[in-house]
Amino acid sequence: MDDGADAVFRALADPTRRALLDALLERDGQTLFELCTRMADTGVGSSRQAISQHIDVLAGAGLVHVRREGRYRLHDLDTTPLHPLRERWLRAEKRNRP
Amino acid sequence: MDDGADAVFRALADPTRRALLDALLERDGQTLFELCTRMADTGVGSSRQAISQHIDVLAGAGLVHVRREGRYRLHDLDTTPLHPLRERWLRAEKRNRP
DNA sequence: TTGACATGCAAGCAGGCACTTGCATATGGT
DNA sequence: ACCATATGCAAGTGCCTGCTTGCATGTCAA
Repeated sequence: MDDGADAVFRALADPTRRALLDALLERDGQTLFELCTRMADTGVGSSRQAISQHIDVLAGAGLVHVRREGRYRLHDLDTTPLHPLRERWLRAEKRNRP
Repeated sequence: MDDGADAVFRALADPTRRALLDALLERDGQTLFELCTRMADTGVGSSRQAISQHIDVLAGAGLVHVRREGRYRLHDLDTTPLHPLRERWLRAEKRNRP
């Protein structure tokens, strides 16, 4: 009943991780340092390792995909794990309507 | 930027709390014992106090409203805190379209 | 090659969170 | 009044999680 959804919900539970999703929503292919500086700018400051670990959690939930390019690690947002959750907890009256 | 949304996301992070929302989605006005037995039936077994504390978290996030009736405590589901979150993290290309 | 840049890995620490334990309160039926 | 039911409250415990620390690896430019 709670397959990968648990990882997604736990990933969304942290404000730093949500800020990372916000940052990646604006532009894909950002590098780790890029995300670190952006976090520091928006007030959600954390160390590089902390952010790296947060990204690991997001990647484990399938929300972020990581690809390597040279010495850089680029990150892409993937919101497909969120789609099945958008329609959860909608009242039955409102659900089955054309 | 992260007002009450933080409480909502943290509330959704726990599988027992999500199961409680599922239970309340089927029928409003369930009592605490009713929810406890239902949790035990669906395999998400926890003690009464544990479930009570989970409901406190859900109520703190505004997802559940509590009303008293006699010696019973009745619970109602409120999904309105979820509505602003449903449209979050949608790509900009898909967002502003009539 | 050398050095600077960008990232990886792993152990340790502290706070939070889920859960329990034990007892107190209140409502309703008889 | 009595008792069972239904819930409230608070302190204690163990684990999980976010963060740090320190060092290792890999990549590019000169």
